[in-house]
Amino acid sequence: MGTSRRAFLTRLGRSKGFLIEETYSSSITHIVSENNSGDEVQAWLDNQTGRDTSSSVCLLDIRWFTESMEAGHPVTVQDRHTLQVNPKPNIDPAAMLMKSYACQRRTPLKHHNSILTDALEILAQNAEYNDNEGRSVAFRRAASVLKALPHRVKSMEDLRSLPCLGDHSQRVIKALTGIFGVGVRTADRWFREGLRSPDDLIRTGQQLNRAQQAGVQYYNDLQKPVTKAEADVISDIVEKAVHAVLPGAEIQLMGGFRRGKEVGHDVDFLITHPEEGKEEGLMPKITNWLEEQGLLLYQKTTRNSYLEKMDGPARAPNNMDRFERCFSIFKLQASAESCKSNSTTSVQDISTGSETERPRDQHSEESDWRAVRVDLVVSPYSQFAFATLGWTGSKLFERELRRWAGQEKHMSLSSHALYDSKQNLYLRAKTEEEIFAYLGLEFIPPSERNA
DNA sequence: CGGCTTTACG
DNA sequence: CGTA
DNA sequence: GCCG
Repeated sequence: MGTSRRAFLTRLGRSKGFLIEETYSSSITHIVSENNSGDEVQAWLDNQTGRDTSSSVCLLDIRWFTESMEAGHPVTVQDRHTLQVNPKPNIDPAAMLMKSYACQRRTPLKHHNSILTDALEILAQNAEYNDNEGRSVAFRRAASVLKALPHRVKSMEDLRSLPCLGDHSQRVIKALTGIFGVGVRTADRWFREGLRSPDDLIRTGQQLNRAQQAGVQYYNDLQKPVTKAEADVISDIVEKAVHAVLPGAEIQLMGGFRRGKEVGHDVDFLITHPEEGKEEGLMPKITNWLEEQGLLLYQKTTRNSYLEKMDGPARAPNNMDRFERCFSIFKLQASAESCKSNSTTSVQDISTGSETERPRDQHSEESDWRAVRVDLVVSPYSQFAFATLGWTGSKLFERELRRWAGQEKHMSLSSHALYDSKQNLYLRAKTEEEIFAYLGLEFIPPSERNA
């Protein structure tokens, strides 16, 4: 800043008891600048110190100074006060101790920042894929630093002075997209809202919706594969629940497990009743039962009054309606069969709410349960075949089925119905085989749909 | 060079 | 927009 | 990135 401006601010500061020097020395703790980038100030500092700048000096914006003047004392340094410097910024006692080389520090297997390290390692893999070993190793170093932290990262301060954490833009995006309830758009938006580093992203953790909170809260568990054994345990539970509220109902295990997979990321169930209409309103009864048993950690039930279009694909003959779903997170007890490796910590988190909450659900090492994503779908009997076909997957198989239907057969397939655009009518089916037949396709059993 | 599955809910 |  |  200009000489006179500096002189004025220096006088002001000293009058309030601040110790202000004109030149740099080792006793300096804060450096304030106006209209300079962090890099510029860092470069200047490098010159003053002859390159060695592992010093713990705060590089601050004039805003910190003015706020301190107003307060009459040095205010706590916050994010908005600090100047961003690429490799090695400012304070943070804990992080200040972080050594640059992984071989200089201890790195446990289980740590407190899986959300961030997972994201970074995905980027590392990406870079590796693109034949960029240099970029890849940089990401891995950054992830490793976070693994070595004694606490979860929960604020700007936590990351600012860590080594190896430079350019985070894309990491922020990827870091968030792995969370249940957070898609690319939200991650991207958070990024554009001024997020330059993962710590910023955590600051935004403030406005998580219910799904996102659950996604963060159970992040570790939800990242773990679900085994077939666990799916079978859940099957028994769901069956018990359904039969308790509606005897005669039928339950099918869907998704990857129906295709023969040994692990999955969630468990899907399709529920119906041979007597059309009996299934109406079934979902709330099921979830109520489950909740009474304390088996649900999260749930969002949606009713689907499936209205076929009058024009587009023309309206159907009768009212084939009611299609209920529930996106849930089960609390699965680690019974003898399903507990293989000891369940690990599952509450991970970036500070979800404002600083108000803390442990919330101290689901730590000793936990005897894990969280599992479970989808329940109730289908009217008349749509059961379509729902079965639709919920068996794989995702690509479904897309290909529908692409075939549209392009080769001029039909529209969904998990509710098959519409023939030429004859202008909905085709009824009781079995998957019939649907394949309508489509002019050889029947392919679930175990062969792993496209 | 356009299209790339589907479609409603909250 | 995010869920399947 | 591939197909029509």
